Amino acid sequence: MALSLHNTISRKVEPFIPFDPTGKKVGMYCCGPTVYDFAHIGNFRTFVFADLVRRYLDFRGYEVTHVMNITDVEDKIIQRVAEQKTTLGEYTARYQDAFFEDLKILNCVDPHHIPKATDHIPEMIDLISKLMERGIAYQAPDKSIYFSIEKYQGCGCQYGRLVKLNFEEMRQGKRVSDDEYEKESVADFALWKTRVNEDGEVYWPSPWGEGRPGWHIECSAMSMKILGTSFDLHLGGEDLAFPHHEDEIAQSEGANVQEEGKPFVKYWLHGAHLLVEGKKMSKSLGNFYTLRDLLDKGYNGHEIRQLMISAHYRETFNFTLDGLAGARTALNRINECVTKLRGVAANTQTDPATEVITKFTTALDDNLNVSSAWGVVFDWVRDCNRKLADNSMDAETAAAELAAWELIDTVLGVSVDQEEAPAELAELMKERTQAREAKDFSRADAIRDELASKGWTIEDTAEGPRLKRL
RNA sequence: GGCGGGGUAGCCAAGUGGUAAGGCAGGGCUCUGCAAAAGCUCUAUCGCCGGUUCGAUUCCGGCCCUCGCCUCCA
Repeated sequence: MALSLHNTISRKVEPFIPFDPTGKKVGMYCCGPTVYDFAHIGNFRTFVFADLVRRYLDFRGYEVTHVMNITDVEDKIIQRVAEQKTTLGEYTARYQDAFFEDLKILNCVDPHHIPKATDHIPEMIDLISKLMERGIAYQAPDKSIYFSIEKYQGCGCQYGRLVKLNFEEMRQGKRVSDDEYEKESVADFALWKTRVNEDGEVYWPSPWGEGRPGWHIECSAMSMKILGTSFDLHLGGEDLAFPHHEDEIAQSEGANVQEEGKPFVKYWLHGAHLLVEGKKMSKSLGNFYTLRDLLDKGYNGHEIRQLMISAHYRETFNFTLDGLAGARTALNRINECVTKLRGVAANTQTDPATEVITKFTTALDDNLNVSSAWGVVFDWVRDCNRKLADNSMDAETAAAELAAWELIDTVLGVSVDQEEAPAELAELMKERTQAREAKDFSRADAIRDELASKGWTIEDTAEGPRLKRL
């Protein structure tokens, strides 16, 4: 068995075979955030999905180079910088910092490279120059540089591979007549936007005059700089397939920098969007959540992460607060089981149990069938609990199962170590034990209440009482 | 209109040509001073109509509903 992934470009699930002849090295690029505001949980679904891919590739033994960009120059940002009379760097830093804090809370592994658009203006100019040289890009009367779809197609390239488009229909659209673009053709997109008054101090020099990059060019320039002109995986939200990714392909392949016969990107993966309580997130519906909103409701990052990766990435996922409560319970169940396994395993060290790992791997190899993988995990939890309940779990087995879980959790990233209770609470617990031995149950219950008020509870187990976070 | 996802128990969600994983919620039981945890157990004619087949939720055709994209968008 080997890993298969759905490739948007072929619309099929294909065996994953990296460019690297040894099949080890994998280049992966994920379109990161545009830092014009706080990211919402819908954005994070995509980033958690990318993190799952990254972690699974690591788990499968690939040597992954994971790149996630930061788009820190773009229309909305420029507009807000002007409104708030701040600088670009100051404005974007705030949202960028918040974004990485949130990623950490969601237990996402850091990408190896996090390039920023504003740090790669020369690379973009270089790429645009190549397109100009080939005659695929042109300067419009307004001085902006546009990508010519027609010229691109004239070079034998195909435009519209990720999404089937009907240009005839599009031409008849209302939007066309309303637009004041100076482009030669509506489908053309901006590579370099010439400086206008509203841009304020946000501009860079270029061979075509002062201005700033168009929206798509940064991803082409940065991904190829770091991963090479052809790389294995490119991911993003489904809405990015068109026009963003389509245009990335056009720019990158239009520059003709790839080796003969090699595409810009081999596998395109797109994550579906999130609905909240069955509806598209919107502020007026009151179902618009940032990660902070959910943390304020008392949920933690692991719970939110679990819910986000409980369903397949290619399907629209309905995010609900009920679901989040369910994720908490489900996760607690796993953590309970793991804690018990730790207790039985004590310090025994051994290799991971193979059965659960094999099943888990089989599930995820099939285009990241994470629902099925969770099924494997919960079946495993029940099996372990059964053995723990009837005392047929010896230290060796427990250690093996534990090691297996730890390996699985390098992919899922949801496990939390049980919190150690403060000493004074442990004292209270001892007092309760004494009260119970003296059959002073009212005192015992009073201590239980006192602990509960501090957020802890006592569980009487076969090995004696233990303190647990409520 | 074009293109692409979906419709499986109260909710979320896998899956298969031979009557359907898992999670949450709910009911019953065991265990427990109480509780928790855990275990056992109960809860689905798989959107509708045809067709193919010994047999379809799974394949084919049609229909209905729903969501997304069609140059702001994860």
